[in-house]
Amino acid sequence: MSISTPVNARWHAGAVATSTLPIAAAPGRAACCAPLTREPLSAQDAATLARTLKAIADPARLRLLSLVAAHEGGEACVCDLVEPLGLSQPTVSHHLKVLVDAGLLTRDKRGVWAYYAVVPETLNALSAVLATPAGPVR
Amino acid sequence: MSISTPVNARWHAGAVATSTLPIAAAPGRAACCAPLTREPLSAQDAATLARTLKAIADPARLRLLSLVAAHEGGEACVCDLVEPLGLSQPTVSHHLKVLVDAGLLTRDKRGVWAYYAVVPETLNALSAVLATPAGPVR
DNA sequence: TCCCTTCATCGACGTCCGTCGATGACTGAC
DNA sequence: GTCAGTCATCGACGGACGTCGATGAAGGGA
Repeated sequence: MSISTPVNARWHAGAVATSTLPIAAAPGRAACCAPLTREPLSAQDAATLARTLKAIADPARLRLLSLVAAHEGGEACVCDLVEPLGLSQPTVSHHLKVLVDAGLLTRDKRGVWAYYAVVPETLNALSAVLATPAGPVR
Repeated sequence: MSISTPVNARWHAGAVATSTLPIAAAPGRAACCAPLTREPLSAQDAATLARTLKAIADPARLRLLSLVAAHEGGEACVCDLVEPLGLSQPTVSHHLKVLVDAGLLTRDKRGVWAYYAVVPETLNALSAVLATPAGPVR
């Protein structure tokens, strides 16, 4: 282990997501709705939002997101993440899959390695839903 | 049931939280840390953040938050929430307790009724943590 | 061609979580 | 004092979730 080749072995190219696009489980938007403190959420919107929030409501996945984002080039492969997380490789792969399915990460397979990168749009959409528009009711 | 007196029986006063203050489980800050896409999260910060996020990562609790926020005066009692949610009263009470413990709601007991109101600071703190600061890596 | 490395999937296990009905504490009106 | 109403707590049940070791698919170098 600890062969951190991919960290240095990164080649020229820009990280263009090949296969998995930000689909966010429900085909379409990721965060779904209005500021949440503005008007009552429909049952369906609440379910959609909750599914995305559940994806980041986990210590391991939060650390994965921040590790990937802070990694050089804004992307990282599984082998870069297993050690700092302190979890087994299958578990890390599992969490990464959850994040990709939620549209929070993209997966780019290059050769033997799978590179993951954050999708800022999804995070920003979540952020926008949670923000309270100035004074909600006074 | 469906005696919606408290909706109309609301008296003058401003909603001053009496007992439960925004403590957010861990005494101190609610959201805990830097923008999350800025630098790797420590294991402890991740656990703290995840605990707060788990509180809102549930359809019922998301709807509770939006129902309370959108309710007249920015506050609502349990009896106002049971029917629109379609869950039993004990379940609603349970969810409200989770939200209060996470610092997302305040509880104000007035007479027989318990009034809940959102804590915008906690939501905004969460929003700030999730937001990606312009270009994360370039 | 063979072997090593990376990574995803599978099956299993234990724990946490959402939900309910029943019950009890508490308040206010008659 | 009694009764009606609001709400929190309790105990129980079923399903979802995080974690692991084992296994297999796929790429690249010698």
